[in-house]
Amino acid sequence: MIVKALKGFKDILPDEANLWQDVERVARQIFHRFGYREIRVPILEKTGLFARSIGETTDIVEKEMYSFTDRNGDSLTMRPEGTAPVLRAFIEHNLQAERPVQKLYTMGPMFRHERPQKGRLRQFHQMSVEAIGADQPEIDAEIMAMASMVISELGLDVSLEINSLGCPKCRPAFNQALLDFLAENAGSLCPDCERRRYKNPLRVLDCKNKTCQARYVNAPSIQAHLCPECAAHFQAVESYLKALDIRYKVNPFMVRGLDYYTRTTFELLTNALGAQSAVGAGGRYDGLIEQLGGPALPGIGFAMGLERLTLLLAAQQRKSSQRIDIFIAALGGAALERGVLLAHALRQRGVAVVMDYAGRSLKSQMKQAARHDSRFTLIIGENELAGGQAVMRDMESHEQVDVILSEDLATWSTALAKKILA
RNA sequence: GUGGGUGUAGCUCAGCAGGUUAGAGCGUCGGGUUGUGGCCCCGGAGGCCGUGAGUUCGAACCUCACCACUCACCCCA
Repeated sequence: MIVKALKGFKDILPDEANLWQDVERVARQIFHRFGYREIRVPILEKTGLFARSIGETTDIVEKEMYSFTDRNGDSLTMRPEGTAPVLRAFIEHNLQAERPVQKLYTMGPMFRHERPQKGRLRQFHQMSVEAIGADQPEIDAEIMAMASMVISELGLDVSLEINSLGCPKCRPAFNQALLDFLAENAGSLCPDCERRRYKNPLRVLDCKNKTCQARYVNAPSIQAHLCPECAAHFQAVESYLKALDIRYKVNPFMVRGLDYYTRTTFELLTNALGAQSAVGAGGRYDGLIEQLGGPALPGIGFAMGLERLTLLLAAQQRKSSQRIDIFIAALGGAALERGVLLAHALRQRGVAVVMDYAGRSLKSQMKQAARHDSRFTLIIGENELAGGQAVMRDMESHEQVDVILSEDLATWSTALAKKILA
């Protein structure tokens, strides 16, 4: 083996890919129910897009981006998250002119140069959802309802935590209060918090260190500093969540890693993923579109991690396989040739057909049929073929019936396809 | 970027205090059934024992370095 996959980059093998398809299918259906439409955007963007949206001093921008200089000198970056490219596309194509509220989703790979661990990779995949143009609390509740619907229809159980980060009107006062509090407690904080104090004060509230946690019990609460508008908004979101019977917990210590969030933020959490707890997260970003040079429109969105979702499904032994309809087991040259024609005609009519061309024993072919989880096996033997017949075996009931191999291939295959696909 | 753990067959792992031809289960291929899968029985293929150096009469096993994977910190989906 000369070349192996890069660190943090993983192959998704067929068995696992089936599980991914299940997740994607369920998600797409639900997004559709809420009126979200797919948008597909590039993986590569100008570096400035992410620097401006995510925040210059975030870990992502400072040290985790896959950035490089293009041949013409532009600094390009493989997207570390999905919101910025979607908003860029929204602005670039004036999508606000098309309808008052744009509900979009996209899915695909994201890239962050981190040290890999359970549920964390350098190339990972997200389903990312954005609702642009609405600032009503109803849309906040709706988007959380949608996220939890995906989770519950996947048969998973995670908890929803919410918070409000305020707006440019009320956050500065809270920030100041927090800074003052941290200054008073300087010296008794853990080294990490000491560092966060300057870089991202909000983050200290999320510290896992026990002594810090004990100390922060008395820290100023963002909830207490919300301006009347933000407080009202948050209250409305809460009451809708209750009305929709969506269980949640307010976590005043919850902060998000990206700078652009305002007001409502939320996380879908589990404790079944090792150190990783979030399977999905998001929030409101009311100033972001304008900040990126677009119209002054509010927005809210969230992302779910495909690896984390499939990890949770796999943890509960969830399996998914792709079964075929018919395996054609041919015995002998003439049967093989006939089988090729039958298989093609059936496939043209929507039937999933597999056969083996190597002239293996019937036993071996039966095993292959079982491995493909085939519903039927059509056994074409030399004796039957001479009499214009074959044997159709139902792999579950073990019932076998003779079938006539009509010379009229089209009529024959149409009839059989109709029966199989019924 | 910082720590811990682990590297033996395609997969999961044994390998007793260093001793000759390195094992099991699963999978795979073939046979038992001139033409019938998931159970059973028999057999075959498949290993630079992560890489390199060292200690030793002798190393999968001990030492060191490197590499890879993995878990955790940090951060996040």
